[in-house]
Amino acid sequence: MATGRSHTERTRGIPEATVARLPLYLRALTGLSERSVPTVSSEELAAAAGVNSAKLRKDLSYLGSYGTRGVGYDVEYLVYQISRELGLTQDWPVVIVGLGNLGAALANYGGFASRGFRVAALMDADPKLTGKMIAGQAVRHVDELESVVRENGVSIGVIATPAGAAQEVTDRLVDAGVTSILNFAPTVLTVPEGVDVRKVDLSIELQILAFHEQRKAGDGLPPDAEPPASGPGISGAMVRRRPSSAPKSDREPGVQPA
Amino acid sequence: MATGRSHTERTRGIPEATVARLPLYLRALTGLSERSVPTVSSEELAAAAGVNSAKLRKDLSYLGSYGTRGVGYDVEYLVYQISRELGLTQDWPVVIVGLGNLGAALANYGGFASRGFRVAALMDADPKLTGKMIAGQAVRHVDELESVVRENGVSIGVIATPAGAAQEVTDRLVDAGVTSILNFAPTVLTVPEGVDVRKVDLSIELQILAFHEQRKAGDGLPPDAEPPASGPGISGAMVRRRPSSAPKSDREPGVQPA
DNA sequence: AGGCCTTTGTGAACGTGTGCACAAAGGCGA
DNA sequence: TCGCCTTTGTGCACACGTTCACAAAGGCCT
Repeated sequence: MATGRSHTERTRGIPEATVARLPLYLRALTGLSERSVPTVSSEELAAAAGVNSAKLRKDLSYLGSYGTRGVGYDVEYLVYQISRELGLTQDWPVVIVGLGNLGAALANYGGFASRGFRVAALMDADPKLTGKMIAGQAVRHVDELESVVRENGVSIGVIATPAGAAQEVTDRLVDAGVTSILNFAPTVLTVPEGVDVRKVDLSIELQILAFHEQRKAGDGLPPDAEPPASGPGISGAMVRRRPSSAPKSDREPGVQPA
Repeated sequence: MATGRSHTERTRGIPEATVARLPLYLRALTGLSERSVPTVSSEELAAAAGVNSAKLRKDLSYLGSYGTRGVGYDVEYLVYQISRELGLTQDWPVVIVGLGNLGAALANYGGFASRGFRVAALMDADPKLTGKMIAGQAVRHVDELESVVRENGVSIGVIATPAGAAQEVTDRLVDAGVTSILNFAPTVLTVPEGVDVRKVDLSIELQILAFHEQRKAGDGLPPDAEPPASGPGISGAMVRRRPSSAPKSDREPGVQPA
C-alpha cells in the first residue's frame, strides 16, 4: 500500500483463481445495482457472491484500490471496473457450432447477450438444420465457418458438437483466426500455443457429486469386486482382478473382506 | 511405498483436485477400452487425458498401487478401480428440475446414463409442459417433487430452472432428502451443512475467456472511461468516476491518459 | 538365471491460493 | 476541529496443488 510497487507491478498477472471469481462478483453487483443499492461492504458483497470477505477484498485489491475505508464499495463504479477488467466493455462476437439440444440452449441463453457477447452465427454440419431459425437467427452450414469467422472478426468459438466432430471444428476455427474456445464436447482438444480452451463437461460435475455422495452414504468404498472363488464373474471386465500375478495386497481400501 | 501408512492413511482424503480429474482419466480409459487396448503407460494415458504424466501418476497413487512397473496400467482394471472410487459402480437416481432448453438438453444427454446415473424424473412448474415427452419420459409437475424424491430414493438433484426459482426448488429438494445438487441456474444457492452444491455457469466460462482474449489482443486494459471534462458522460453509470473525492490516483492500470 | 531396460510410485522443492488478523484510512458525529 | 468507529487493504503463515527427478520394481531378453 505504501510499498511502491505493489502486487508485482499490477496489470501483469491477476491470479487465475481471482479471474474465475470476478464474474461471480459482477453478477452479485448487477443484482445490487438493479435494486439501486448505492454501496456495499466487502462483507455484504461476499455473502451475496458466496465467498468469504477476506478473499473478496484480496481479489478486488488486485484490480486496484476501489473501495472507501469505513464505507465500502460504490456499486456502479465497481461494476464498471470489473467489467472493464474482464473485457466486457467491448463487444465479443461469438460463433456457436453444433445446434443439437445443447447448442440450441446456448443460443437461447440470455446470459451471453447481457454481458457483451454477441452470437454472430449458428452453424451446424447437418443440412437439415440449415436455415432453421433458432433464437432469432438462421442456422448456417458449417461450410461457411471460415468466412463467417473472418467477416465478423470472431475470436471466440463455442463447440457444442458431438465429440467426434469437435477436433476438426476446432482446427478449422483456429485456422480461421479464433483464439479462444469454449468446449462442451466430451473430448480433449489439441490446439496450438496461444489458443485458450476452456471445457464444460456436464457429466464430470455429476461424477464429482457422486464421489462425495458415496462418502456421505456408506463409510467406505463399495467392496472390491473379487470373483467369489473361481466361478464366472458378474460381468467379466468389471471383476477382473489384478492384470497378472497378484502383487502384494498393498494399500487396499480397508472396508473389505480381507 | 514402504512407509507403513502412506497418504495420510488413505481412503481419508483424496485431494479435491484429484477427484476432479478422475472422470477425465475414466473417459480416456473408456476410449482405450473400446479400442481393446490392453495396457497404457502413464505417459500415454496422460496425453489422452490432457494432463502431464507426473500428475497422473500421483493422482492414481492416491487410489492405490494399480500399475505395473516397466509395463503400465491394465486398462480394464483401472477403469473399474476409478469407477468404484467415484461411486459409479452403483446406480444414482437423479431428478432434473426445469425443462427449458437446457433442462431438455440435459435430459437428452447420453453421458449420464452411461455412467450409472439414471434420470428418475423430469419436473417443471409449467403445467403446459406436464405430460410432454422428453428423452423418453413424461414431464411431471413439480408439485410431485417430494414424493418422487422419496419414492425413488433420489439423492442428487439437477437444477435447470430460471434463477428466480432455484432457491425454492433447492429448499424443497433438500427437505425431501437430496444431499447433492448440480446447479445450472445463475444464482448462489444456500444449503444446510452436509449438502454439496456444484455449479455450472455457462456465461462465467465465456467471461474468463474474454479476460484472456483481451490480454492477448491489446497489451492493456481498455482506457478507464473518464468523462472528458465535465460534460455528460456517455451513459452515466458507466463513466462515473470515483464515488466521492478523488482519492490519490493509486495503482491505476498504466495504459492511460495520466 | 542374471542383468538390462522400462515405467511406476513418491520424496522433496516449489508455486499458488486461502484465511487471519491488524494497521492505516476515512467518514461522521460531537 | 478532534477523536471515534467502521471497513478496507495487505503482511504473514499455512494449506493445497504441481512438478521434478530418481530409487525401487518388475518384466523380458539373452
